[in-house]
This record gives sequence, structure tokens and C-alpha cells, in this order.
Amino acid sequence: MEAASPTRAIRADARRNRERVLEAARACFAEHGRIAQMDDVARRAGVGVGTVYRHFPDKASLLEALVAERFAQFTALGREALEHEDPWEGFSAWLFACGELQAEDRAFCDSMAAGIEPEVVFEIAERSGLHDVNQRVIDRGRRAGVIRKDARPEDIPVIMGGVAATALSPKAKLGWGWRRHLAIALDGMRAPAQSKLPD
Amino acid sequence: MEAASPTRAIRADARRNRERVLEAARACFAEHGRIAQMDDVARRAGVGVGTVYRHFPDKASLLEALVAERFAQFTALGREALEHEDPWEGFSAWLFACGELQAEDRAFCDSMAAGIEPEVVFEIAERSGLHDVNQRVIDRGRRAGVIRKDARPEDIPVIMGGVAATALSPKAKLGWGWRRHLAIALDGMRAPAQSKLPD
DNA sequence: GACTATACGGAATCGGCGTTCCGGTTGTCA
DNA sequence: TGACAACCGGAACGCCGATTCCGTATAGTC
Repeated sequence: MEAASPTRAIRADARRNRERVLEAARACFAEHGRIAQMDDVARRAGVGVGTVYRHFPDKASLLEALVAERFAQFTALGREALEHEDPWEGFSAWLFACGELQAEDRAFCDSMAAGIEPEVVFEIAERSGLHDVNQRVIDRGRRAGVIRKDARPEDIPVIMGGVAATALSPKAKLGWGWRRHLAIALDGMRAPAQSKLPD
Repeated sequence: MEAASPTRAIRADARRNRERVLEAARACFAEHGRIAQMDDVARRAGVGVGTVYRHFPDKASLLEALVAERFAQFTALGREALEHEDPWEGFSAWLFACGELQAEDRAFCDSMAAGIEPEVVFEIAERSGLHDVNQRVIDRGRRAGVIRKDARPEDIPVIMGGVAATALSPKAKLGWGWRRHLAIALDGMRAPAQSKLPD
């Protein structure tokens, strides 16, 4: 039904500009979070705002595209984690790696933490195969006896969302650091469990 | 230097209105988060916007006042926790209680999670004595051998910030729930530690 | 080289929201 | 009761940033 239009293909310059816009958006939003402005993205990309809007109907779509990229990375890393000989090491190193990517991306963090339109985020995670990977990683860990029995795949996004919130805080203050936060949560996920999880 | 003005005392209606505004603000912001509008607060309080502004110079101040109230509650609960016979029970029940309060308050959650002006939040925590209580609760737990040795008082706000982020998500989705998140983190704080925390 | 569908740029538009302002009201004190 | 300072309401203002619009430029085709 969705046949390629019979007319001319997408113009080369259009394709190039789309790439530029995405790249500029990555940089702007990573640095300033979702408050970065469309005009800034356009300027950084060296195009007019109009062009940005031709490629992405609105700001939300642009942000979405970026989140999708990140999720794809997480998924890829997760697949590798499944190959790791030590299920626990694979699991924890994976989350630290995702944390590293997150921490560099303010917009991603506040999308996750303050969770604008979680429905959409959920769908993207589904589409990118992230849910599936979460499921497998948790299963593997539980079977190996290194992850607590009552752990669930959804615990991963919950934890990472929390870590994202921490990553948003100015690092200096209190000497926090998302790594410490993640380390605590990971200990909480480890078998043997010290308590029973609600739900 | 800050002597009471020698002129008439604050008018009774002014005091009453201030209270109304605070109450309305509590309700509006709790429900909609910090995006709730000043006009809504005013309407709900049954006063004009001007009145809101006479009592609080700007939106930030109003939010701040509310956050301060919350922190004061946390502090009070924390002091009670210190009296609990079981240091672990005192600690964990305390955080669940705080979570309960948080979860009902969207504005508080997004202040904590997306952390607008963390400097200010920090200062309020200091003033309300929350930092002090955190310190004591952790110390007590560590001495009793129920909290991991490498835990630090700052881990508490970090964890609760993460929980706040979770509380912001629509509960239905994925069957999450901040309680589960907190439970995991608490297990991570418990002695004996399974790993060494970074930093 | 001529032609046209596509793209482009960026000024102008539009809507939302915090904040200000001032004429009118009301509590308080003598 | 009168006078005045303290308050009040809410219309109007100003800023800011997303989005639109349209005249112009250009890739791709014949």
C-alpha cells in the first residue's frame, strides 16, 4: 500500500539536510536538554527553521527521533551483554554503559526522568526491541541465580529512569554521581534478595 | 535589625488570603506539577492573581514555599524514625512514608526529579534540618550493622529523587510503582553490601 | 538549456503565561 | 464615624519560543 511514490526520488540536498538537522539536534539537546530551541538547532545545522520543520513536523518528533536512536544503542549493547560469559557482569556492565550514554544526553535524561509522554517512550522501546532485550537479560540472570527471583524486566527502565534523574543534577553538589546510584540499585537487584518486592 | 514594623500589624484578611493561596497552590501544583498556572492558583484560592503576587513575589517563591513544607514533613518524620527501636525498620519505613507524600505531589516530584535549581533545593534541605536527619539516620543504621558501611547521607536524596521520577510515570503502564523502585534501592542500601560503591 | 517539482530561508504570526499596574475596597485605629 | 494605609481584583502587557507561510533557489529530468 505504501508504494514508493512514482515521482522523482528524494532530492540529494534534502537527504543531506535531514542528516545535518539530526546531528545539530543531537548536540543541542544533549547539551541543554529539551529546552534547547528549534532556532538554535536550525542555526547549528546551518539551515533555516523552515527546513527543520519540513523534516520533522514538530519539536516532539525531533526529540522522539533522538530518543529512538538512543534506545537502538541500548538494545544493541544489550544484545552483546547477552553474549557475556558472566550473566551478572554482562548485566551490570551493560547498565553502566547505558548510563554513560544517558549521562551525556540531557534531553534523554529529562525525557526519561520527567517523562514527557511516557506512552510514546514505551512504544519506542517496544519498536526498538529494547523490551525484548530487557526480558532476556533478566531471565538469563535469574536462571543463573545472580539476579533476584522476583525481578522483572520493567524494573530496568524504572531504575534507569531514576539514574537519569540523578545524572541531571550538577555533579559537583554533594559528590553525587549517577554511578553510585546505579551501583546501589544493582546491589538491590542481585540475588539473594534481602526482602520481598511489592506488587 | 529586622524589628517588627512600628506601624499596624498585618491585616487579618491578608493573613487569611495568604493561607488560602498556599492551600490552593498545594492542590494545583500537586495535581498538575509545576506547569500549573498562577491564574489557576488564584482562581482556586478565590482571589485575584495580584493577591497571589503580593504574597509571593513570583512563581518560584511559591513553589519554594511548598517544597519547604514538604521537607519539613520529611524532617519531622525522620526524627520519629530515629526513635524506632529497630534501626532498619525505622529507616525503611521512613523512606516509604516520605515516598507516600512525594507520590501525591507532582510538583514536588518534578522539582526533585528534573531538579530545577538544585542549589535552592539544597539550601532548603539544609534549613529544614533534613540533611542533619539524613546524617543521623544513616549513622545509626551503619552502627547497628543494618546499613552498608559505605553508605552516605547524600545517598538518600539521590534515591528519593529517583523514586520521584518513577512516581511521575502513569502508574498503570507496566505495573511499575515507586514502591517497588524504593524497595530495590533499599535492598541495595542494606548490609551486607554485595559490591563496593564508587566514589 | 529549459522546466517544474522540491526544498529552502527566515521574517512574521500566534498563543500561552508570568508579571505588572492602578482604580476601587476594606480593615483598623483614633 | 472618619480617614488612611494596606489590600484586592483582574485587565492589560510583554516576552518568549514554536510554528507557519510564501517568495526564491535548485536538483533532477527531457
